[in-house]
Amino acid sequence: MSSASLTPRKAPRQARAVATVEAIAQAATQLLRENGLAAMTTNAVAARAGVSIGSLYQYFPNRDALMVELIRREQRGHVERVRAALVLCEELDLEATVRLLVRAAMGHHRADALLASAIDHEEARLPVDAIIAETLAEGGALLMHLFSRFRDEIGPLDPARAARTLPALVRSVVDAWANLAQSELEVAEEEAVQAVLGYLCIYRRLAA
Amino acid sequence: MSSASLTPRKAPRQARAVATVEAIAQAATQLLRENGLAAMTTNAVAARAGVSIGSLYQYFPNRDALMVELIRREQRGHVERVRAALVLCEELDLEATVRLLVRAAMGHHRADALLASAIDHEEARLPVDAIIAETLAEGGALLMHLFSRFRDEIGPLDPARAARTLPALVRSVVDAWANLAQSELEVAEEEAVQAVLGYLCIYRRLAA
Amino acid sequence: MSSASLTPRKAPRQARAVATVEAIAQAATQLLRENGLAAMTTNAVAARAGVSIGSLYQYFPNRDALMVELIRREQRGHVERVRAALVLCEELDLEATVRLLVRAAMGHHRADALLASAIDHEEARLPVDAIIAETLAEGGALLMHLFSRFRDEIGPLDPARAARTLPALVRSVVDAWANLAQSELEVAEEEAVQAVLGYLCIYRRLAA
Amino acid sequence: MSSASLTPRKAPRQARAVATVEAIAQAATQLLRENGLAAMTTNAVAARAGVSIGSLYQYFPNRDALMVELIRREQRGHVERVRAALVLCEELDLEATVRLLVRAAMGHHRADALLASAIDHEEARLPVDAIIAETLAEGGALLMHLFSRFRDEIGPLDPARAARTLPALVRSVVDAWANLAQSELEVAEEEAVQAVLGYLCIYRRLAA
DNA sequence: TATGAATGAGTGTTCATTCAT
DNA sequence: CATGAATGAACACTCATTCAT
Repeated sequence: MSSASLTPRKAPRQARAVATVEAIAQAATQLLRENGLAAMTTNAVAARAGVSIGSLYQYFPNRDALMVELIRREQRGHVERVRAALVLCEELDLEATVRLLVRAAMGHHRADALLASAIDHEEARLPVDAIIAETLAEGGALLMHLFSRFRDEIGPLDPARAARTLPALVRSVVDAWANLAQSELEVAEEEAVQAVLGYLCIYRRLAA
Repeated sequence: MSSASLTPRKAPRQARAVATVEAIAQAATQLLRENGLAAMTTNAVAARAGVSIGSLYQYFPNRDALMVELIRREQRGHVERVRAALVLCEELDLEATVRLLVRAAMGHHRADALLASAIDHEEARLPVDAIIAETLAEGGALLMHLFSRFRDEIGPLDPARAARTLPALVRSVVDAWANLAQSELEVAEEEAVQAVLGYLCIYRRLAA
Repeated sequence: MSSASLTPRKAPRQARAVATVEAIAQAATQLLRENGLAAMTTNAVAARAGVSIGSLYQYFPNRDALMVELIRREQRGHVERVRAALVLCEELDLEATVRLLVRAAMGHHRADALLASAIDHEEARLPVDAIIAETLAEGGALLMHLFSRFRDEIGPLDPARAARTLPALVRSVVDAWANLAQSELEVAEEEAVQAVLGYLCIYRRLAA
Repeated sequence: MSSASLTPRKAPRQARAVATVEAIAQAATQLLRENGLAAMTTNAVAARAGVSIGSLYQYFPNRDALMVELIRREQRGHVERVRAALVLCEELDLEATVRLLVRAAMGHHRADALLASAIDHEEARLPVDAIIAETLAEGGALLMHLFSRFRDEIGPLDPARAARTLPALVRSVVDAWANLAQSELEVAEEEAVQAVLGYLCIYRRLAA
């Protein structure tokens, strides 16, 4: 439909340029979080970032290209957060590990419902399959490593499938229980953990 | 923020007025499905519905009010679809029942990723808590009735929790596998069924 | 410019029709008083009057025709108010008479700044010269009668001129001191009386 | 009611920006003068000014803000015109001075009835008390200086009152006689001069 | 006659994008 | 390279007016 490129117009070479791109991405994320898609106008982003609108267009050929960059960063953030969590739980058992991963996801999504659903909608609209595929590949690798530790407890799983299903599962449960009072967050965590453990079929093996 | 009402401006009294409101809602849904939030402009909706823009504003005081009506219809649709499916599977066992419910959800969501995420984002932005609460209550009642049939096979569940968690769970898995080739739809169905059955702890009882 | 007639579409013959026209004029005046020109939409007038928009257009061919009717009523009201006041002050001396007339004008204009300026602006825009000429003629006759009572105290005046100048003079002073606290209304009255008496040259004769 | 700011959105920094703002204000005044409030649409203003509608909104956050700017200019214009006239009549006697001031006001108002009543109506609707107060203060100072020259001829006056009453008085008389044929303009001038001199009580002193 | 659903040109306003400086 | 003034298509929404019922 639109023939305009969605890739950044040029890679920032100088340090100052890197900082500019960083400021733009940060500003866009803030605006998205605070007031949703409608608030992320290119002029507002430039103003919040402290750069001129002209500069923004130096680095991003159009609004969608900026959006794609945000999606890229969000995806990378997901992977890194999981990678970090996995380091922390190398000694833990399966349930504790799952609980820790769920808690990490919750900490990120709670009160960010607007940002999350905004990015979701733009993911559905923009051609970002390649970016998501990359995330899935990296996530799959991480999960494969994790599953190998618990291969005796969980059912027979296809890591490629699980890498796609599990994050969605966690996110949806967290979202569904999102804007709750602090006192009920434990319920959300419990539900998510139960869903994940259930999906992992830990009881099926026991039953066999 | 905005003090404008989000309730319909007036109820259609004459028959042709009912048809007008219906056409508007249909047109809005179509546009959302085809090109996302940005395509659902009030003028485009009126044009697609074959009515004048003035007529749209006779019944909806603003764009958000129309959006709220779409959310209301979507929620009601979810409930009715589940209610219908439950009638069809009164004789089936648990796994078959779950599979049928999942299939119903898939039929609706496949290729509707844009519509779904659009409505999601607007739900996060608009004050529709009351509408969602009503859906949860009705859905909870339906599930409670369903669970009673399988009380010997599933783990101990809080129906109020399950009414919130289960639909989110199905939807997210379906969404995550949404824009796939026909050949892989079976995978999506398999994943969703496994997630639901896992959440329902059917294997835990076997293990006991 | 616009060739549409500004005269009422038809004289109301039945009693019910008279009541309808009356209700419409009342409603329009209320809306003008409350929120100015922008609030006097034909639909709002019909709703406030409790008649359908179709009925409004039965009696007034367009919005300007309604506006002209309001101007006509306002002008007639001015004349009648002066006529009534003159009856009350047949025994009073000049200054007391002027004060009474000023007070009548003030009672009418205070807190009606929006209505007054709205009608003013429409008078400037619409072809209502004939209506205003009629008012001036009637007002001139009244003043001539009044002046004859005080012919020994006031300077040589052309009643035709005075009929145009004096009302404007009173109104402007009242307007200029309009939205004042109750405590300062006396000041406004004093200023208006002084202006009128000054214009009437009562001191010139004394000086002669 | 409306919380939107009525102050200019940003001060023009570059020279061409100053020209843009000036062109917008000029165009708005022209349209008001020619066809009244209804003609002063933002799009018409931009077109007449020869700038894009976007440029108008760079400098004025909304239509009312532009209107406020026009009121500000009108008020400032009144003051400056009086100030200029006062310089010209430093040698003249009281009646000649008044006549000159009245003539200045007439030159401005004649054939501008639409502009004047439009601004009047908007002054009644918009929160411009501060602007008007400033005008009154400056005008009062000018009058005080003028009165001191004629303190022996005029009655005892409160300059603060006179600063409010006198301009209103002149304006209303001029307005009342506004759309007259050239031949009758002398009448209007005569009436206004008589009203002002009368208000100033010049004959009262003679009578004492 | 009275009704009110329907109309659509026209309003105020926004915002992605360009380009002269 | 950076700036920010300028652009104008497109948006949400209004309202005088018509006309089938």
